[in-house]
Amino acid sequence: MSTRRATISDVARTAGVSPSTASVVFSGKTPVSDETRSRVLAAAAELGYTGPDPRAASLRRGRSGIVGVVFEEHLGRTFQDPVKILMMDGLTDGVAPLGAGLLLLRDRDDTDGAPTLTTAPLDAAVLVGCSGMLRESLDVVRARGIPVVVIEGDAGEGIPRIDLDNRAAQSRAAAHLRELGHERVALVTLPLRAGWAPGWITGADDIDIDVTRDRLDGARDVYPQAPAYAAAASSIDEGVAAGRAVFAAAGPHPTAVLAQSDLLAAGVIRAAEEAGLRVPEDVSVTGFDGIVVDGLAPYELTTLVQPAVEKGRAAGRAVAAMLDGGEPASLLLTCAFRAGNTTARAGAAG
Amino acid sequence: MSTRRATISDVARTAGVSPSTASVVFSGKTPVSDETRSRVLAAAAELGYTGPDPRAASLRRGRSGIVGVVFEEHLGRTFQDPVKILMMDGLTDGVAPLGAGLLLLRDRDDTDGAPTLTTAPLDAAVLVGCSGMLRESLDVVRARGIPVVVIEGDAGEGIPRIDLDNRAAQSRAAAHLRELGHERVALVTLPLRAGWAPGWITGADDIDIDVTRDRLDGARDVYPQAPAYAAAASSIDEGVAAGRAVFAAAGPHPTAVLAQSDLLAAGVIRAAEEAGLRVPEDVSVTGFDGIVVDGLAPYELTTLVQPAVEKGRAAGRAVAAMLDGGEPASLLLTCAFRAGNTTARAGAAG
DNA sequence: TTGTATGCGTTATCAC
DNA sequence: GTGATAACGCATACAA
Repeated sequence: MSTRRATISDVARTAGVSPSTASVVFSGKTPVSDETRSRVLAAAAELGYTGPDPRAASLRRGRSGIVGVVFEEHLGRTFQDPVKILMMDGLTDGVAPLGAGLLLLRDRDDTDGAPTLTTAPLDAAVLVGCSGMLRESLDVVRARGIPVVVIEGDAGEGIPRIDLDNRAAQSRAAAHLRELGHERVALVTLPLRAGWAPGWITGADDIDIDVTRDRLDGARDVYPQAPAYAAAASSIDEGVAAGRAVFAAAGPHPTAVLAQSDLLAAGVIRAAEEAGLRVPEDVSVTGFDGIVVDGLAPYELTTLVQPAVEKGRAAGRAVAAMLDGGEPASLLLTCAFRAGNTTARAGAAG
Repeated sequence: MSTRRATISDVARTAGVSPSTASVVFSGKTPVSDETRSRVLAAAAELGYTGPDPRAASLRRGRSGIVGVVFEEHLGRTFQDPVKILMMDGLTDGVAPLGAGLLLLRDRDDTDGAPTLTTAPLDAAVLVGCSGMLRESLDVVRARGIPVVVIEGDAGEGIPRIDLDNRAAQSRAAAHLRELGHERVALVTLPLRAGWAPGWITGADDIDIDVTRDRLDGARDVYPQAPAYAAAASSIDEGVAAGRAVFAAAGPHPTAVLAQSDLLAAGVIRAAEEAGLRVPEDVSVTGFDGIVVDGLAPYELTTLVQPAVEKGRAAGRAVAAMLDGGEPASLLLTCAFRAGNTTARAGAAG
């Protein structure tokens, strides 16, 4: 009916108070007498006023309560990664103290009208990884004084990062295998770059993806000569494919396989069983991430547990700090080694 | 250094034009002479002005470009559901034409500062499922004139819904089994309610979750007497647990199991193998959803393929229509039966 | 405790 | 093609 939505001024007028008083009733920032409050509330009810318009409030306050999360990939792919999901969980918690929520943003601008880093009313932005395409928008955002944090990526000078000790962690798993006496070890890695077709890594391959490179380096710190097969993605199916390649390779089968993710490790275990090898008696397998792999029971992976949730929380805290005018502080999180039942002494087979 | 961020008025002044002209240069809504444009752009560059402030723009336009997506559960759980992920993908596409992005919102208000349906600057809201807790916020949102759409839930009168023909679809799968000659059939269902502990369903159980009830009804349309075991969640591990219960039950084992999700079906298949039964020779298994189950190869589930992405797209379209002043229109999407290699004629065992 | 005044930064509308 | 004007709806500093 009404030609126009009621505003706080309307409410104030109806209640016979000033707009600022009415405002205060809703924000609670200043004491108000009970009588005034109830008059205002009554007026609000009468007019169908449901509280301050968030758009106007955000202009006035200079805060929208929205933190953008930018992913490199398609959303569907992103959320197929259990680690990213955990990270999002942590991020949700991490920005809650700010009174903020997460706005999903895609890196690629292609979709016509889709909101971007530059057009959305963001208080801050969190980049997950950081591909090249982003750089220009990033400059705009920073120029505007919006805090930016990068999780596992490099967004350039002055942008705080949340990183993982991938190399050291993977190296620890490798050392564990060496202590168990393993010498013939194979590696199963994540993709070397976007669009990677699975296959053995040769010395000549460039590795575009940091995580892959760092974890590979960590394994090579202990086993410099270990052959490495790079999967097309982090999934059980790809792990099976990689495992088949590994166990089908010429010569005696490896006694241990270091996989760069738990999902890949799960696939490698399947492939081992398929090849008639028992885990861990005939072949030890390690993963990376420390997630719960659905359907893997009764195996419990020996793996590196990464603080996935904490990555998100840390990013949230970093953002909060910057919003408070604090200094950007990068953070290196560490993974914890966890022994499961998928590794055993070399030659342990009965 | 500057005490204050440059505004479009500053740019206009520096360029020697009016604010409205400068505005038009950035919005492109009105033709501007090349000379004026470049003067404005130069001024902007000089002042470090990076474009209109989205907060102010959204106040003026009355649109924020943000659509809230409200989940009943914790984010982590939500995104463990492959169907929801696909739906989110579709929703992202669906709202893109609006120039909108998705803001993740949780149903439960508990977290102190977290933004809510009522405090976030939303153009529209999409509810995924709809628990009771939501109702009050919902009234506020609707009172404000913000379009709301519900995906697979009932949010009350006048709120358009996007639904699935769960009962009919499940009934089709059951009919398929009947055609194959199966008589001893067991059902494995989704939880009956939040916090459900797995177990056999007795006649006395109330079923709070619509999907569970509808799919159960569909199965019972064909097999009224089939025993049903309700799992605690939709996962392979829970499917294994359910399958064990089913195959351990007294009497001859069922020759077919209808599971209410693909993940559960995958678990049931594992449990069958564990029990020494071959799929599909000794026991047929059907799923529901039509997702790709990682690690299930070489099995291809006989299942009902639900239009998960389309659910999201449809919701996006509905929102767009309402924003254009159109009428809310509910939609019933249908699932497609897909035969895989996990069902066979009863008694087909060699 | 309440009211007054002002501005947050933009853009729609209309006249020129 | 350009400019003047007027909101958009609110929250804060400050005065009363």
